[in-house]
Amino acid sequence: MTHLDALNARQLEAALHTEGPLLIIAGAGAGKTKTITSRIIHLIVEKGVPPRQILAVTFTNKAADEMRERVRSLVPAGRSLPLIATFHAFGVRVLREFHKEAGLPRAFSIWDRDDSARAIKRAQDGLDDESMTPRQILSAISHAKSRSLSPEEYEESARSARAKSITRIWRVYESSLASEGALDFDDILLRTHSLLRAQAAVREKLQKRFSHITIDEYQDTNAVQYEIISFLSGEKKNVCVVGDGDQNIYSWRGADLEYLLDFERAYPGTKIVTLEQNYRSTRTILSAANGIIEKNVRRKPKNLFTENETGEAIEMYGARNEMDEAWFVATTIQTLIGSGVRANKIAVLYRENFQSRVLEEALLHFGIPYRVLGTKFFERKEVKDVLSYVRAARNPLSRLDIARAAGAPPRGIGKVTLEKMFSGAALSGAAAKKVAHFRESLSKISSAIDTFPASEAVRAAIEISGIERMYPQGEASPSGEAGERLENIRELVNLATRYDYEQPPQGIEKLLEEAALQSDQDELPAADSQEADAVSLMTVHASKGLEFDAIFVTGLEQGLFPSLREGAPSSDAVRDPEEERRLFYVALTRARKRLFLSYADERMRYGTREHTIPSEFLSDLDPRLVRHANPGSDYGENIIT
DNA sequence: ACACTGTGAGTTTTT
DNA sequence: CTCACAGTGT
Repeated sequence: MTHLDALNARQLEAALHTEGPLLIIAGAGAGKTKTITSRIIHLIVEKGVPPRQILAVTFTNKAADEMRERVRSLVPAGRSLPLIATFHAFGVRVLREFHKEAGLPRAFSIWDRDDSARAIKRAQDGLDDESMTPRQILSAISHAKSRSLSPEEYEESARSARAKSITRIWRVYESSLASEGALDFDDILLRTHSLLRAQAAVREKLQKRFSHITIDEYQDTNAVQYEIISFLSGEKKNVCVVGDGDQNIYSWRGADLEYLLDFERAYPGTKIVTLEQNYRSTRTILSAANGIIEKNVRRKPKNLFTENETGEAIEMYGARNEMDEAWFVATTIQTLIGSGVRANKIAVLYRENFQSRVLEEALLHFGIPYRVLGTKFFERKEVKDVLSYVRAARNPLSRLDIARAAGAPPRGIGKVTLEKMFSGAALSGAAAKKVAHFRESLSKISSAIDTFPASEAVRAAIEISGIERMYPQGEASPSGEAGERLENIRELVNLATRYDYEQPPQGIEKLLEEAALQSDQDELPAADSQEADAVSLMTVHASKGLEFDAIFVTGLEQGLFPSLREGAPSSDAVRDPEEERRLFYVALTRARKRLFLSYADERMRYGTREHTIPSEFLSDLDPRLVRHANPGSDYGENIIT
């Protein structure tokens, strides 16, 4: 029973409840992941549940990776492993397996936000409406889809002129998806949902396959996901959900807290376990966090406590500008490292990605190793270019990929020729020749995919496409932008080797799936020992579920954090005014021992200096917990103008 | 067909 | 400031 030894009474109670619905309300740092992994191990080891019958669903890849790692280390050698995946990855697997029943092509493509935005723009082209950006339209559509609305239902429910034109574009967008054999992120869930609803045979098969289901971060569940779970759980209702209402920070993505609050109603006989002891943070940090979240009205009161020591005061630094702030962060980190704190136990958090830039400059200046999470490897142009060849070869319906591939590198196939190509119109002699050559390239790549291991196939795509010609190397060694792009292309081959063990087409399938669904790069590049011990920079959203000894929360200014985005009349999503506060709460509760908060009086934005006002959150902190870093002494010297 | 060049526009947060 | 894009010139 070693896997249960380390649990407290409540955690144990949760881990031992193995049959019937279970709701675990787990405060920040209360050992949520530990509890559910122990429970999974318990199911396997003590209850004799075959690992393959266990499904654990998470919302982010990071969470899935972490849970998989923990489970792997505890499952007795030789046993298979449970299926641990994000909702989207799970959906893709189901849809690939049952593509026929789902009415999808074997090798359907997945469009990321960028692909979708392009398609929206194309859809918008013929229509008059220029008042909305593709992004705005896309987010309206996405929000509607996450509520499981059809275009008709959406138009009916919104009834505005704006909704009307969105619907019109939406219909065109849907027909592009269909004709290109593609799904967007929302479709992955929607199609899984409708497959389960419409096909009893598939539904029953999956219910049988997965006897026990666990959902992590349940507070982030949206309508479609909720229904997928209830289809999967069937009669047995062996569903274990874990969540914390105070950490719901994805309502803009359609996540609805109601599903957490209503779980016991939806699943009668639910056992509820509340985990309130925090093992992560010092008393000081936890008091501050509790004080912040208590200001929210719409929440279930929770009494999160800790037996940890009081620890150090929270340090606050009011900077003159964003460079001064970055300097403060860098010098403080240097001091921390000097006093023995490992760099990889330190994280710098911010509300918006653009803030990382100055921070990077300062860290670089001090020679502090760092890594930025959220640099999306698979969204880089050169990587997408290579993959567009692979995807076009796999899915010949994909105009988007074909168009992209045709232009990288330029080969004399432009807009007009592409149109003719797609419509089957006659081509002039010269154009016909170019097109024939291009088609031949794709079919060579296609057969490489079918015969060689994944990395060989990718290498073939790179060679046949001649994509490297776009980034000519100077006399000097790989440096500058072209060199970096070539390195990324090489890195892609490297990544593909991880799937070389698969039978030929499947390795590529998996690579494409990863490319479509894996957004952060966090685990991708082989972390050599140097890189491994680095300070992490990331958005607060990206930090959810992680913990560090020392946390810096930067840019605490009105309009930035909390973000200003007043219930924009043009937006469909109803904004929850308490969400920013929850986000701040998430930021604070990442810290184990030290917490540093900072703001700048002036910040560069849109290329101009702007005066700012300290965040309202700061005045909500109990002053007894805070110590102000003296602007006159250590850091005041470092102001750059 | 495409490279170049000014213009204008825009930044949440993630699968 | 930076980036995508429309429009111009080759």
